[in-house]
Amino acid sequence: MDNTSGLFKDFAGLISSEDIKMAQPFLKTLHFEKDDLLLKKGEVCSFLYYIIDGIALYITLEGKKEQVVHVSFAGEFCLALYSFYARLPSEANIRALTKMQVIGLDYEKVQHLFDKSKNWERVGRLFAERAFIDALRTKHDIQHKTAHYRYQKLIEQRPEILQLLSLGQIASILGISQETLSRIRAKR
Amino acid sequence: MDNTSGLFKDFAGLISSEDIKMAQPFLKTLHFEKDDLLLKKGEVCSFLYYIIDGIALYITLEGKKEQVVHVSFAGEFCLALYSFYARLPSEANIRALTKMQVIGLDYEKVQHLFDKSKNWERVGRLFAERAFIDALRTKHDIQHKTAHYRYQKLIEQRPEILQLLSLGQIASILGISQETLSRIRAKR
DNA sequence: ATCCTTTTTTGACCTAGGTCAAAAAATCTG
DNA sequence: CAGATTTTTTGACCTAGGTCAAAAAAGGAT
Repeated sequence: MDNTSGLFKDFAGLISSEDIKMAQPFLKTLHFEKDDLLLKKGEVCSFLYYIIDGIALYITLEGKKEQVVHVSFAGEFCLALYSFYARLPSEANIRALTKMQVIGLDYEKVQHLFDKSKNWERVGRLFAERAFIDALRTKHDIQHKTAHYRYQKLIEQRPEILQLLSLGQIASILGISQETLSRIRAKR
Repeated sequence: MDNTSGLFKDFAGLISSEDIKMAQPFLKTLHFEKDDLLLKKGEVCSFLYYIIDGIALYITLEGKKEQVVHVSFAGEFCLALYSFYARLPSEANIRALTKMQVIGLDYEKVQHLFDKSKNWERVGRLFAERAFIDALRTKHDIQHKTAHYRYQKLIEQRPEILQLLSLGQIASILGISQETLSRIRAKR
């Protein structure tokens, strides 16, 4: 499972030039084309990407249907957190929605940075805390708010998503069917 | 919001006797009686409790109805994570379900430990990571599994809860109404 | 035991949102 | 532009689970 809403840009202040220097030799710049898979379902996620440019979708299969669980934008991290930490096969694909440029860092290197640098460890903590808070909020909304409300909230908070994803993809982010979203849209 | 499923006991190996020594002067042992409020809705959560003995409920009000969002047992942390980190008023009460004994540590001291000790920082990271993974899994089940399935899973994974909470409280953990839970129980 | 209070169950009914299939729009391709 | 393909909308119908209210059970007290 994934949810990489904690943004790296927010953590920039915590990282010294020394921390950057320490990480530098590990960083690899990578490119992906639209529809490339950054991670295949069943594989253990052994990298963490920081998105320089482009958009990634975290996609699961529920029955026959693809569900977009999360969208990651430039300035955000992109990884299958559960798989990454538990070292277990990912239940989702991560797929490029657009051409992408990312900085990749693999599992061992991340652990190395955590071991050697208190600041990186802290970034890791803050990232996880934010992701957690975000996941709880989403869970709460799904349980206690209507689909209509969630759609309005998405419009306000992540309007980019409306432009970029298909109806079905947006619906799955809201946790509803495509038809229901179409009906919500129909009425004003 | 809260979800303190990451257990401290799991982190014990990470903490040296020196870390313990560092924390010692900050720790306060506290006692609560059944139904005491450890945190009131509207207050900023400025402590973290580690539960030595007893059980705490994290409770929100949806309309008129109390919803149990999370249950914390002995060996687990207990705090309103969102309020604690964001320094914003909690949307929930935390209430003692039983007589409790806890070790309390307040916000500034926690930050102090994070600042001074890499190991404590790491415990904080792992705690948040686990809580996040857990929250995502719960969210997934609410979205894609039936109430019946979630009930079976609760029986398997947290049977204590069945013994300790009322029907309505269990129902709210499962994200369903009390009547629905009663009906699920009725059939086998 | 008996009365009182709380909790759980049952019944009748309702609704948000799902499913399936077809129509309509939009997009692509030569 | 015509035709083919994909995406979105609409319609008809269904279902899991909600709500409200009353009945039944289970727990206290005295």
